[in-house]
Amino acid sequence: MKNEILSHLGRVAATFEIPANSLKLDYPENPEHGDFSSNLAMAHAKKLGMSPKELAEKIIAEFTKDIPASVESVSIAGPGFINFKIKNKVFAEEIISIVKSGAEYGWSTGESGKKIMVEYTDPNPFKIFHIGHLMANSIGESLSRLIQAEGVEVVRACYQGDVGLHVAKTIWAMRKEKGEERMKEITDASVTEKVKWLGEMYVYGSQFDADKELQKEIQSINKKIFEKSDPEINALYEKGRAWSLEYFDLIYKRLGTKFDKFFFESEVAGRGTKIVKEFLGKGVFSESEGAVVFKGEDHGLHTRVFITSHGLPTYEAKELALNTEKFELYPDLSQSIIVTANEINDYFQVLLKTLSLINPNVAEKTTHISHGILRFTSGKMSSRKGNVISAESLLSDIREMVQEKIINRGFAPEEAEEISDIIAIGAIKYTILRQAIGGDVIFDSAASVSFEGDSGPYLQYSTVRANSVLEKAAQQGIEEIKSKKQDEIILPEQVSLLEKLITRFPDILERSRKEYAPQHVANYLINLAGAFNSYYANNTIADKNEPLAPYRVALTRAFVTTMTNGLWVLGIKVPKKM
RNA sequence: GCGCCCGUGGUGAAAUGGAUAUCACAACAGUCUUCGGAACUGUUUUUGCAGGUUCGAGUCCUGCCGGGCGCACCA
Repeated sequence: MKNEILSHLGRVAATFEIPANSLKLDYPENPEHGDFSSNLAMAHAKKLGMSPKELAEKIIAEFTKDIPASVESVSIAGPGFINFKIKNKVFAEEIISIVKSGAEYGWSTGESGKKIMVEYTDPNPFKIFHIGHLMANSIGESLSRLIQAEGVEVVRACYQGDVGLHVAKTIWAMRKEKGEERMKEITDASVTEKVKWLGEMYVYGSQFDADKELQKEIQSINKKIFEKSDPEINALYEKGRAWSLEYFDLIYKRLGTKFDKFFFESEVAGRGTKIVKEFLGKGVFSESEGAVVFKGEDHGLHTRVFITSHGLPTYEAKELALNTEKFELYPDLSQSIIVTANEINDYFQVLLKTLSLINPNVAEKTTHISHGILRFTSGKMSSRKGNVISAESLLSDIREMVQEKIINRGFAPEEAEEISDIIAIGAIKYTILRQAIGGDVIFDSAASVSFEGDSGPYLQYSTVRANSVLEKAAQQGIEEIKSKKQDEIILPEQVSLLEKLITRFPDILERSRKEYAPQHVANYLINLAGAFNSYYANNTIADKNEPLAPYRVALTRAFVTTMTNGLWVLGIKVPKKM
């Protein structure tokens, strides 16, 4: 219906010499203003030498000469808005067709054939998988799904720092914390324990930055790791790396991410060094105090080191190779998106600048999206201020709270486990995705436990309840509308906000995708759930004596489909019961 | 010091240059022996300051105030 109005309005606009491609329809916030509104009269009045109202009246006169079938009325309001009201019947029919089209509702094929890579999460072996990684994962996964919803093939990539100073520090500490005995113990422990120990070793090895002698030692270990020249170090390295990767796999599975491609720093380090050296000769880089640097000041940026005075490549150099390789491995990528924390924004600008000088094609297709950090206001997480909080500890804290909440619901222990995991992850992901990417997220554990209103569990609950209503309807033998012919279905005279919101879903997805903004979906789902709960409170759905029951059941079905698909975009599952 | 980002009810957030700034929490007042109350219906309280651009500014521009991040061998 939106497109129908838009194209008709386009023809009308053309008679006033207004280009049709500048037109758009908005959803008015106040429902009294109709179902769609256009600001074109206000935007073009001046050029045409008319007042906005005058132009609006002329447009409406022209528009109503041959009014589209779905439009009930067109009116002028406020400073010159043109408001369109759609016939109730059109919304009701749309609901029926959503139910008939089934589970794909909202998905588009508009961009099919394209391929886009999204790199996100990027944890480092030997270091803790912390809540920052959790945040990057939630955001990257949601962006990936938004892109998939437009028919694009997504290559999910994860880039893991398996070499570099942090590894050297950890290995130095592993040898100090001597070893053999401890290694033996830890080898028999669970992978979670192993990784925890690695994390502790990293922290231990990181506290001596001021000690020049020790730093030399660590640098030499760093060099040996790169060269693979010391068997003892190699053995420790291989073990630690394998433990970390095994652990990360567990977390990805739990969070619902399946990566298609893992990149490792160790694989791109050599190539990165080569690239920098090559372009040092070509004047992109210069030498300074024994290091190879890029003088960013010439481009309004700052100077960064690409190869250290020890001859080792920094993150910057490795990234040059990484981004080049992405397009070699997947030559048909139309875009490469990288999700990272915003603390490296300035750094990334330097990187993209150098990339544009080295490989403009790749640079042009590379998009950097950054997010803020998770902060805690209250509850027990705040007492750990100053320490890095692991994703696992946050997850298990929230899960515990959920479990307390559902303890009296009579679930079998295994069932309770599964349900509380789904809810806990839903609560966390929703908190991250409900606001614009880029800003810090204030995680209020108390609020997330209350599970009211603006929360993931509220969305899950609304869906579960609607599902349960559908079950009840089936028991009563209320016929599912799918099999019915169009003219056998009794439609309501009036439709509610629920119908109107459901039909907006594809539009919301499109906007979210365009703006890389999952929060539009999150916000929309909250409104949608509210509309359903309100409808539910005012209408009996599963009542076999009610002539409208088949329609109401269909509406509930459409709600569940929209909700489930919307939550999927956020990476949130819907439990069967909760 | 320089650069980038951000200041929206008591709290946490939303808003494509559009209409009376939206939502949730909190507070207060109600509904209801329900199709699963983790619900529904109300009330109260907001765009840091000063200019500017625009028919129209939370949104764009300038200055100020306040906060975060980054500025050479970590990632």
